[in-house]
Amino acid sequence: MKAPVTPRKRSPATAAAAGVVTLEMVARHAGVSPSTVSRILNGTATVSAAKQQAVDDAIRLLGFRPNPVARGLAGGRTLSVGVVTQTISSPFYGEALHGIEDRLEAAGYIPLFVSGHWQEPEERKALEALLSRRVDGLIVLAGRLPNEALRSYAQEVPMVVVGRQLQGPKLFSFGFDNRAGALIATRHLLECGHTRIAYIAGDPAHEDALERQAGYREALEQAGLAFDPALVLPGDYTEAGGLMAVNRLLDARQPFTAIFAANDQTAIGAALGLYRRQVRVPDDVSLVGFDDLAPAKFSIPPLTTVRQSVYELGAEAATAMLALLAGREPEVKLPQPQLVPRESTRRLLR
Amino acid sequence: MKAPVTPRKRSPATAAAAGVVTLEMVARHAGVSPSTVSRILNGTATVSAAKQQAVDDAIRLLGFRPNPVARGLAGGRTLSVGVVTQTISSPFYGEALHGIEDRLEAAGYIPLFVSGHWQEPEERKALEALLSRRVDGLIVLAGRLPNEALRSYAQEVPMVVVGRQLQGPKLFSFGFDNRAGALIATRHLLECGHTRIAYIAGDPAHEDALERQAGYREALEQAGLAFDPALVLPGDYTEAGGLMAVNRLLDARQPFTAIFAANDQTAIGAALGLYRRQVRVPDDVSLVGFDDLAPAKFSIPPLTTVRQSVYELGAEAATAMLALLAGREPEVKLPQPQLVPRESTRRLLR
DNA sequence: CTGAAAGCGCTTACAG
DNA sequence: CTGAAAGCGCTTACAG
Repeated sequence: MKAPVTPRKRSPATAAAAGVVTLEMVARHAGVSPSTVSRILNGTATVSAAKQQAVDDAIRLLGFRPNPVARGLAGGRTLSVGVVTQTISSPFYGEALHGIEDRLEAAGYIPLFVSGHWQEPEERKALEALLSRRVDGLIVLAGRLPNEALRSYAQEVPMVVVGRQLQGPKLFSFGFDNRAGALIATRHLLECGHTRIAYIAGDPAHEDALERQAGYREALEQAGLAFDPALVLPGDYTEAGGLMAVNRLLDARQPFTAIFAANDQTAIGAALGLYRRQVRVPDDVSLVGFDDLAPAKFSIPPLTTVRQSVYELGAEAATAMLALLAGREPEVKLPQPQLVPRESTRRLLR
Repeated sequence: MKAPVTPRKRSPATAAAAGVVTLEMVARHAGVSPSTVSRILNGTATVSAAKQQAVDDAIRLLGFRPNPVARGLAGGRTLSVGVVTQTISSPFYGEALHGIEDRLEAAGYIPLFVSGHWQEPEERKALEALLSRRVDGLIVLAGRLPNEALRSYAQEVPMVVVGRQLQGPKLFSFGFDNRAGALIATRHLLECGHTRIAYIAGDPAHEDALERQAGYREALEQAGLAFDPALVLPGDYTEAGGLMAVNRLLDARQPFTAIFAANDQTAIGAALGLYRRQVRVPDDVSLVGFDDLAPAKFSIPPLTTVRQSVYELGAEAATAMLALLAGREPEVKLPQPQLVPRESTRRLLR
């Protein structure tokens, strides 16, 4: 025979102790069962107007905020989505995260940002950490993890991948039309009369870097110009890379009148390199970037570039995630890349 | 008499169903009770070597990862700390967040970033959202919330505030020595022989903006120079603000040979303004910024500025939070601001 | 040193 | 339409 056990309240961490209002208190106050309150909260059932009212009042009166942690445990949802980014502090990712945050928050979800720093092991750790937090979904921005790895994670949780090509049941991917953007940039230079157009590449580990290069080449060939490997310099999407590439180009004594850089950061580094060697932009050489991030507008001279709304990219990724979560098919409509003519390019006079 | 109830397993969201390993499975596998596993996990009790071993093995074998959501509910901790930032996408905050993330992650905590966008209501919403997520602590980066509001939130949860002066039981605050930094910057200009030094201010809503201005003024006065309000232009910490300030300054026909801008972004905007008006940096005017964020190094010309390790700032904020969480007194040692001489300043020749 | 049991604040099949 | 009850995966007073 069991002795009757006196129930005990734990002192620490108890919601009531911390002055927090629980769903149970709301129920008592409204004279209904907790189940009913829960249903009203989740819109899970239609409830008589009277109870609806009573519960609404109680919620307002007590200032009840449902505890997402408990919801997560009980319902298997956490209303959080994990975001694997590469560096929070780069302007590119910063804007994307901003878009993700805005859109997710509007839907009551909270993003958990974790950086992978372009290291496969770190990305893996990040994903694991996020999964152990029981995120409802995962947004992956580029990165170095093999597609296979992503695909297998996608079996555990809905996933949207930005900047790669992946298909699957609860797996959605999309990205900018990098080829189109590069076409536009290169054509702009061609239309200005340039024919010796150098290209400073992005990090070849990124798909988008390859696509941009393909667009550059395509534009050249469409214009009947031979693709000249001597005019293609390696880069890594950083300013330092752009600077170094320009030095190399100048040292090689290859004639050129324009440079298309794989991203704005590269272009800005290139501009500094040119400045140091006394070559003037745009008088001596025209320069085009890619992305149109904040710094482009205030570089000297202001940089002609291709606008990609990175903010929109993030926002659309979040929207796609929300669709997946709701069991719908995501639809993404990203604005087409656009040329933003500023002062770093000009018509070739010679 | 109650009828015996057959227990039922819910199909969805059940850990076991999702192939997830639970603590209970570990316990069974190791032949001990769940309590013991929990204690081992938390280092809460000393356990016999044999059981310790058995549990360790089981954890490894099954690949057990404790569920933070359940831990949060049961133990009142979530191993997460909320971070209220202003804009994730600014270079300043981006670096700070990076520092926070690195340090927190190393301690097993995850940061939840929410932006306030410099709007008091949004900041309040952000804080509420974070609290309802039961974060273990709160890091607040600047913002517009009144000190009183912060202080009252600090009663619910440990808090560290960056860039303000606040004291309290579980409340710690610290920030850069902005006055010292501004002193250094201004002195550098003075040492170069400049006496007509303009100052483009930061957003006056920020304490640090005021401190920087005070440092500027102090340096002037220490040098026996009169503070001239005509040389102080309003700004807002953005490039656009810097550009506008320079235009105003030039239009006012106030003679000046140097500019100290309240932050790098302002300086970069100012540089563009000068470039547009054909005034050369540093030949005609010397220019100094503040912060030494990434763009400063590649601006044209590379910007002389004051180095503040924003990354360190974030990392130290996280460390302080960790101390608070462990019941220790935080100690913060931020590196002193340092002048980073580059190419935007030079000795006055005239 | 260790286990059984209650509890964290919700959600949701069951059973009216 | 609505309630009682079980369960989510842990932690932690209690009681040896």
